[in-house]
Amino acid sequence: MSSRLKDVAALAGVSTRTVSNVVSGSAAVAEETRARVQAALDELGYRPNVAARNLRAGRTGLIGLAIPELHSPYFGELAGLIVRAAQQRAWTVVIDQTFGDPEAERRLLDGGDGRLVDGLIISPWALGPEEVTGRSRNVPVVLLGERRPHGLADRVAADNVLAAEEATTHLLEAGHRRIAALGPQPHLHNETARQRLEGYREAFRRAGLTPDPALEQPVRTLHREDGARAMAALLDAGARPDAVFAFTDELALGALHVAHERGLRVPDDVAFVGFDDIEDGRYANPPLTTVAPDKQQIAERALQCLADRIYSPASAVPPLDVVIPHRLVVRASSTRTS
Amino acid sequence: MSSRLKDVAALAGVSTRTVSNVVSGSAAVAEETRARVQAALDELGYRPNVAARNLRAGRTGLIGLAIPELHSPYFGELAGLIVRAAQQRAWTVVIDQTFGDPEAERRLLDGGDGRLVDGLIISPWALGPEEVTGRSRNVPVVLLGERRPHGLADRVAADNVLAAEEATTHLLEAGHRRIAALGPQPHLHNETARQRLEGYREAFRRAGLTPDPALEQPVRTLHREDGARAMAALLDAGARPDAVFAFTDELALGALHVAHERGLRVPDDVAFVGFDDIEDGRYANPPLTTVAPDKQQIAERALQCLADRIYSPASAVPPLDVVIPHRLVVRASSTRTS
DNA sequence: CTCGACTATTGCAACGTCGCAATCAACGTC
DNA sequence: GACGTTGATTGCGACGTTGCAATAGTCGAG
Repeated sequence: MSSRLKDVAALAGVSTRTVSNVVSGSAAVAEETRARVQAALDELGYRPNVAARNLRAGRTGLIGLAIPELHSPYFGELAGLIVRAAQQRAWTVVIDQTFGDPEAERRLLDGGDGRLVDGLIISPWALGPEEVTGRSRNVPVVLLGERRPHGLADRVAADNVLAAEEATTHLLEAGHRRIAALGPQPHLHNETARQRLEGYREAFRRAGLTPDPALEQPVRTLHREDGARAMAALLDAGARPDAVFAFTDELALGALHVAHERGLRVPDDVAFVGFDDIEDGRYANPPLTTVAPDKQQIAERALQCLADRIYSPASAVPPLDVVIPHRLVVRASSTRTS
Repeated sequence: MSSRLKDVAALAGVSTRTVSNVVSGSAAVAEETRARVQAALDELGYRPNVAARNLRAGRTGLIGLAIPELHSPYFGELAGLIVRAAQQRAWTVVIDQTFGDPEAERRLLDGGDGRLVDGLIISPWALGPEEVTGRSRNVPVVLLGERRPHGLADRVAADNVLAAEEATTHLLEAGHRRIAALGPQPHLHNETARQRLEGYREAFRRAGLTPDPALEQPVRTLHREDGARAMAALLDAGARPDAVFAFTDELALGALHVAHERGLRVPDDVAFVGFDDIEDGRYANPPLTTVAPDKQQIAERALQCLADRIYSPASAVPPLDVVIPHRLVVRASSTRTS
């Protein structure tokens, strides 16, 4: 079915070792021999057997990407960038979805399938920092979006507190005072949501104001559906927000949808700011103001960390804490038209 | 660093073969021995080496998923479903993005990395059917969205012609006559777009009408951006559509955006129908009418095909042509509010 | 008490590749 | 013409696992 070095060697009348040399180009091979071997390679359509190579080399050339879910736009976009960046480093990406299941996250951090991957990029949701970093691991790990600089693994994330503060300040400066914070997840160990809430409160504090706790609206998931639910709950409770800072664009879009349904004008009755800068937000009606973390850089820096850990000898280098730049992209959902 | 069967065997005082038996559960092992071995396994935190297993078994447990891009919602959602369905079959998915590059598609079909994957699911864009099927391959291949029942590989797709016809008929029945067809890609071998155009024309034919060729608006890519561009081009050219059938939801959302910008009321001035039923469409303002292929079934059937090819002995079974059901989901973008 | 049948365990070999060290041939130099 | 040097090629072994066949040990039936 498929040809091995042995078959090519037999056809070319040389040893397997010589064929291997031709394939890898590692040792000197006479021009005449090389040509003969190459012809045999082509004729048999030889492809090196990855499993055998991996066994020999102790590396697989695969890296794992563990994210909560692929279908949400933010993770979809991020995964796309990571796969592309990995390709440039001759790595192949295997994707795992954890769906925020703590068991799944644990399993992957513990080494999962046993040296299937040379490294792991994981965006933890359900596991608290202590548990994430407490696990001993066989492969280098890079954490996406985890909070505190801790002792055991590289971390790549935006400054969520600062970014959330900027987003909220933007709304405060536009004169909004009853700004809803849509997205806390007190039931999960979701550090990201916690930080964004912190930034929201910090913005009020700096402005010498105090946010109304009734305007903090928790959500179960980060999907549009829950954004819509949360917005409806806010309005039904008579909270009367004049602006909404949603912790993700998806939540914002769900909430925006409800605002439309209820006949509220955006941004005149309610202004909206989201977080993530997903493609949909750009084409929403009106386009969504959002905090844009540099996803391209997240992908590149995460892979850089992994490469350093995999290829450099001792792990003498202490874990890195890479802060990714972000910027506030102001669009029509938060700037009064009149 | 990492323990092997040999280490466990030494610790438990048995042969490597017995440890292997305990791990795989394939042969009978005395209870007392099993317990001792299990203790050793736990103590050393043994993980089987995948590369060695693969080499021995001739299988990798990996399947490849080759799609144009991960960041577009349709492929993101589909990839998520495929990854999840694969997980249930104990397969791991490696993802490749082709970005519609014919070279990349050729490389993958040719066997790519050499037996890295046990099977390949590919959604071809740039390659015409003849080239896709003409390539001899080492691994089973399932094509997503390719057109004609052909000789060489399984195929899983919706009936695009019929679906497009239904979508168009829906608009015709609502009284629209100047229905734009937004999405032909004459410059690519994109069979999908071709079929949807065919369905569009067929609907008119059945209604005894003739569509205005000026309302067929080609696009370069299938992203929102090009949907917006195409809509602007239509309006600027004075084509005056009273409805738009966009070949994908992304195109529809881009076009919808432009309609809003130009002050057109949706659906009263222009109605919209898309294709794919991506999550965004559900929360667009107004929500987008769309053709919903059963993505869950696409994922499952594709994996089923692959499983059959991989596990069944001879490939005596002729290539399957699996048609996936779809339904028209009518939302506010195509139903007059007054 | 012996023999056969069965269970538990083991050693050997091989999957395909590549690092290492050894071999072999060719050529120039003294 | 013998010798050292360089370059080309090769055989051996090991990476960690598991199928196969063989061995050692156990028990019940006749």
